[in-house]
Formats: sequence, C-alpha cells, structure tokens
Amino acid sequence: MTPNAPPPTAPSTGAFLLERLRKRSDFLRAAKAARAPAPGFLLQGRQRHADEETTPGTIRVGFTCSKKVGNAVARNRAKRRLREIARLILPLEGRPGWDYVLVGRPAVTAALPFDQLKTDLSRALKKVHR
RNA sequence: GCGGAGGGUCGGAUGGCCGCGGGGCCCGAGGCUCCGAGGAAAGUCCGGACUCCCUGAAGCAACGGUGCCGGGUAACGCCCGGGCGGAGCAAUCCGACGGAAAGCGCCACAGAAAACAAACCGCCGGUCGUUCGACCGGUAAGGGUGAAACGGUGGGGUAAGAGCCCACCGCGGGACGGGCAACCGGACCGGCACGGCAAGCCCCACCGGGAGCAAUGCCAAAUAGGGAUCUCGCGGGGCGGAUAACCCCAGGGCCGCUUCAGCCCGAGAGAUCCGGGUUGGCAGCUAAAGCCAGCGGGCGACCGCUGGCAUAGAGGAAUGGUCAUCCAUGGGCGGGGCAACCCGCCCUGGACAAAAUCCGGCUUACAGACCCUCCGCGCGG
RNA sequence: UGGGGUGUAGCCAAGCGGUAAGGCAGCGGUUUUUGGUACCGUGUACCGUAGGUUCGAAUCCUACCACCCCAG
Repeated sequence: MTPNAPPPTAPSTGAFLLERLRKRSDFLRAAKAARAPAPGFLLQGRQRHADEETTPGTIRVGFTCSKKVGNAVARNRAKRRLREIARLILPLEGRPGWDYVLVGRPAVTAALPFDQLKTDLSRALKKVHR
C-alpha cells in the first residue's frame, strides 16, 4: 500500500531562501521587466542589480491581485494558491538573485487544477529566464 | 391538514500529507505544544470609548442634525411601551407623525376666478326697445375647467337665491372628566370664519468644538531655513538716589461677536534646550459599556446581585493547498411496491462574505436546515 | 480611515418642480458622373436602481449600485 507515495515535492532543505517583496518600488521595477503570460496568472521576473541593498543569493517573490480579480474572498484565495505554487516550484527552478511577481487573473486563478498551475509556472519560468 | 404572521438558532463534519501567523517551552540549527475570521468581519450611514489640537465661562449669531409622547442606554438618527393615522377577517404589519390664524414664496396647462374674495355662461328684478338685445341692480343654486373652486344632504324660505332659518353629518371653540404625557371622552356654544405645499425658505423645541490609530508616544540612524526657557534689558506719569518695589494711565495680541475673567507681547543681545520632514523598529493592540448560567425587579427595552470563563491580533497583511470518507443538495441507472416511498450503485458539488484601534446600533447580501409562539379556514373529538 | 464628485440617446452633453435643448454619429433626400463637402428632413431617452414627498419628480428626500478623484 505504500510503494508509491513519493516524498513531497516541497524542499525541506530550503536550498535558496525565499523572501517576500514588500515595497511598491520593487513591484514597479518587476513590472517593467520580462513577463510571461500563463492561463492562470501572469509572471514577471528580473535579475536584481548589484547595487541594490539586498542579501544576494536569495529569491524574492511578490503577489498581486487587484480589484479586477474579485472581492476580498476571491483575491485572498487567488493569492493563497499563487503562494502555494511559488513555495513548491521556485526553490527548485527559480534563480537566486532574481525577483518574481505573480499576478492573479479573474476567475481562472482560483478555478484551474492545481497541477496545471504548477506546470504552467515551470514553463513560464523558462520563458522569463531567456 | 392547508394557508398565513412574528421571533430565534445553526450555517458543513472527521482524518492523512505538506504549509502559514501568534504565544509558551527546550542551549541552538531546529523541534515540541496551544490558539487562530463573521452574523453580517461588508457598506462606512449614525452614536461612543481612546489620543492629539484649540485661553476659560456665560449669552448671541452662524452652520449641521434630530422631530407624536413616555421610558431604556455611556450615547444615538437605535431599542421598548403607548397614542394617532392607514392596510388586513385575524395574528400582525406600515408611517420623516411638531408648526400653514409669525412671515415670505410657489400652485404650470385649463378655467371667469387658484387664495381673497370676486362673477364668464347663467338665474331674477328694473329701465329702454318691434324681435335679437343693451344698460343698471340683486344673486351664487345650476353649467363648464382643474389635483384642488370657499361646507354636504334634505326641508323651509325667496323675485331669484344664499347657514337666511331648521334637522342630521362635517368643521371650529370648549366648561369639565381621564391620562406623567402624546392623546381620549365631552355638556354646551358658534353659524362656517381656517385650500394645499414646510422631503421650498422658515418658526419652535432639543442636541452638537475640530481632527482622527496612517491618531498619538518612544527609540535608533543620517541632513538644512525654525521654536521654547532663562539672564540682562524694555512706553508715559506719580513716589524715589535708583534701569528696584508699589500705584495710575495708555497700545497691541489670544474663541466668529459681546461681556466678564485670565494670559501674553511690547529695543534687542547672550546662553541652554527642543522640534520638523525621511527610513526602520517598539508601543498604542486587544479584558471589550465583555460572554455564559442562576436568582430577583420590570408589560417590555433593560437593570441589580451571585458564580464561572479568558476567547485571533496581522502589518504587501496569517487562519491555507491537496486527497479520502461521511452529511446536506441535484441528477441518472437498477431492484421492491398499486402508490406515497424504501434499498443499492455512479456522477455532481457546498449561501453570502473574510478581521485591520475597539465597542453599541442601522443598512444591505445570504444555498439550505432546525426550533418556538400566534392567527384564519376545514375535518375529528 | 476620512473627504469630494459623476451617472440624461451609440458618443459628448444642456436642463435643477410643469411633460427632456444642442452637437457628433446614424438613416432618408437634394446638389455631384461617383465619392466627399454643403443644404434639408428624420428616428432614438424605464434621465444609474428602488422606494417616498407632491396634483405633477431628470430636478426635492431616503436607501442602494457602479465609476472616478483627493488627503494622511
């Protein structure tokens, strides 16, 4: 009964520390950089400059769900799902020294199957890294 | 049983794996353990608590709000009870419900006339006149217009009419009685005088300083123009040796105005101290006019006493992701049964809406389930 | 958290108690060989939604909805 049941995909080791974006200016800088649309969300990403006062080698990530996504319940749910895929995928496939921003979309971010969101994030990351 | 009225409660459950915020413990990387959204957390429409700002008190003015009466409350525009008006057979529900004889304003079109009495067609009398009619006077019953036309119906009366007179109804006043009051009843009197709109201005009564937890306080870091305190000094006159003390007279400023009280300034110089905006951290920050139970008072809102409980505190903002089973819901298939329905399997899939300083209300949204009380009709006893 | 504003035809809009201007666009016509221009004519409004006040509401009042802006 237990032969499959692989270990969970979450990296318990924490190869790279995830940090949260908190300043508006960081979000604005990320918005001007490369972007990769996905069915359930929009990914923005960029490599930080050396002169920015951040701990190098960390991956930073932010989440945005505007009023277009819906009311507070819908926005919170979309942000939680985005946060969850970021927690599962970014430590494995993200690049240290980069900032990422995930933007929620109305209806679909909360409705798509969870596995599809994860594979979409992997694909979008490859696109942004080019 | 059918139909209806009012009120209340709940608003998925359990578990596995991986996570999030906060508290506590372990020496630490890290681990263990406990707690972690709502009845509306919402809209931000009212009322407060709490902070900071503003010389104080009284009166006036302005502005804003409330608006039948009484009570409850920290307070309210909320709640309870009562009155009045309206809807309903009823339970019950609804009502911005003070004042139009303080004043101003408005009432389109139609109509003779729209608020103060008047008179277009009429009706009646008189004069003139061949008829049609003209003029003078009386009248407001009839006609027509309008949302609204100056009491209604009947009778008497009259030249024709009219509260001119009478009866009933309406209206106004009202001794007296009931009620804390709103208000209710009302002998009797008046003969009709008083159109509507105050969610038009307004009048009356009552209430109200301003800003808001991004308030405000503290700490640390890095940088330029300002303020506070103290000392010296400071208008005119009197007294005096005196820039001292005391007294008198002035000037300016401090709440929108006035009065009273009070305070400050009034030549500058020196010394000391502080602030402002930026970034980060800490506090404010969760014990709340709190919740539950019992007893007592009150028609009730609610109040009092006793006992018990400790119940989210984030800060680009935690309370989740995913899977399984069950429950509610909807659908399909099969079986049993006359039927209502029952059993099994499969699929579907969970109302509204998420704390942001806290509390009392209001308003709005809400799949479904359950409970209590009452009313009408039918049937049975 | 607090404050302010807007909503009228497909678009821009006036009107603030008495039955909804104007312009652009649209449609039809005249002029032109045709198109454009010019001229003439014409349709289109539950006045954001729902109640209320009033004889009468786009206008006044109340609640709600949507959008926009401002301050710390």
